[in-house]
Amino acid sequence: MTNEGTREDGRPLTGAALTRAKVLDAAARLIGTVGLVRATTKEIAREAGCSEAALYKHFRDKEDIFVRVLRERAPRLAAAVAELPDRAGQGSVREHLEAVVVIAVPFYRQSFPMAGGLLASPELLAAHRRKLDDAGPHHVSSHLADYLRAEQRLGRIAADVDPDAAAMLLIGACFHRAFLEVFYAGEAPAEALRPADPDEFAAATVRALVGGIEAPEA
Amino acid sequence: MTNEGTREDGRPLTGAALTRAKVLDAAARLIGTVGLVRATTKEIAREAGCSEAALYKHFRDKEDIFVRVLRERAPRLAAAVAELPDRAGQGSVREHLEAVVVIAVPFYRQSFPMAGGLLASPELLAAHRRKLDDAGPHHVSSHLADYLRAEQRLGRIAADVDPDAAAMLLIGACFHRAFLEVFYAGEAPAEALRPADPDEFAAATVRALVGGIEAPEA
DNA sequence: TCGGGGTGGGTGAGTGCTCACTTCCTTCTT
DNA sequence: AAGAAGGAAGTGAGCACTCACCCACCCCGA
Repeated sequence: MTNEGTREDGRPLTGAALTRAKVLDAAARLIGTVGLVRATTKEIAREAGCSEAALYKHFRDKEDIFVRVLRERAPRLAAAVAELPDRAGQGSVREHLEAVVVIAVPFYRQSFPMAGGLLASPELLAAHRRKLDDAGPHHVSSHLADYLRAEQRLGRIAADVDPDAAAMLLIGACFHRAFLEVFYAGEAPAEALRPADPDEFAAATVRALVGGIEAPEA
Repeated sequence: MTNEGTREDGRPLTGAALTRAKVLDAAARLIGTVGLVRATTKEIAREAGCSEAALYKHFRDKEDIFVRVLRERAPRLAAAVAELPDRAGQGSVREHLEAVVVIAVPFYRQSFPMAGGLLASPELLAAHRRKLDDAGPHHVSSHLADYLRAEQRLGRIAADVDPDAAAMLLIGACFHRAFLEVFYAGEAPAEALRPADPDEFAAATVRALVGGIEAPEA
């Protein structure tokens, strides 16, 4: 996740780019540990090893820092799901859905502390929403629904299912699972996160979605 | 939701009990409109028609106010779901599940702004978690899983489904739906909340869960 | 080869503001 | 009369953000 000090190609960052990266890493780290409300400009500067004033050489304001963290440090869930429709017909449906779960849960887990801050403040929320353009949170389930529709055309899933509803079930489960993981932050009662293993959770969730719960006709 | 000015039995509140109720109603209203971060002591007092100082005659601190709001003003989702296992075998499974969706979505919608504030601050979260005892958020899906297990014993749902996973799918969908409603706060693109009608959403979601998505064997 | 001005990245020390909460006094109610 | 309920006017702390200034480095004419 952190790429402090090195570029994608491995060359070390220098000067401005380096401190910019340090600030983003520091902010991301603080949000994950002490939370958004304690991620103050003073703390970010301390963690990044620079002065508060330096933050403002690289970012317009504090909100700008958080927006960049979200955009440049978050796993690209929406992009990953958007690619799925092209893969319809290849591999197995279960496989693809499990892959979605495995990516989605950590993504939401990381996003919750920041999104939480937005939910507590409608004006911040509205400002952020405008900048999101076509990356809004509903695109995850709607891209997944597109994928399900594609598989449906290929006859690999039942013709009478509602792709939107099915997508909502799966994404919702990931979303809620991530919430529980954040909420119980390592102090979860054993029964709260079942199964505990991420891969098993993915498998069990997809199995339940695929199979449905209806009793077989007698 | 608001019970400003009257008791459950209809007798008017007076004196201390009245202002106490006014404060709770004011806080709940503000959280829903301007959000948690703008729900300051000053604003709560203004909205309640009293002074800031008066707040502290009735509540230990600001957090105490929010805890009371959560406890005394929120729909009792956990309680409603906990009663479900006793109804196993009566009515139809679909009916019960749709009822859960219809209660759960508004409950989560109302809780998000407050929960959001908690997610942004691990220490507040930990404090709140301790006070929750046996009302933690995972109890909703685990009670629902208990209900599904009961129906399973009665043969009204398939024997091979994982009740925990199925419960997580349904509750997760409600949770995510509520999040989207809060996130888009009336400015949702049409495709974000589909179907728009709550009852149709409940029906579609339950149908998808019950039926599964597997293609019938050729 | 040198000097010097421009520039980008950096800082220490504030600024004004808002917040939760308190003090102290007055006014009701019984 | 006395205690509970309420209010005006603070208080100190913490916040995002700014200001005036510094210094290392680079380019460039002489």
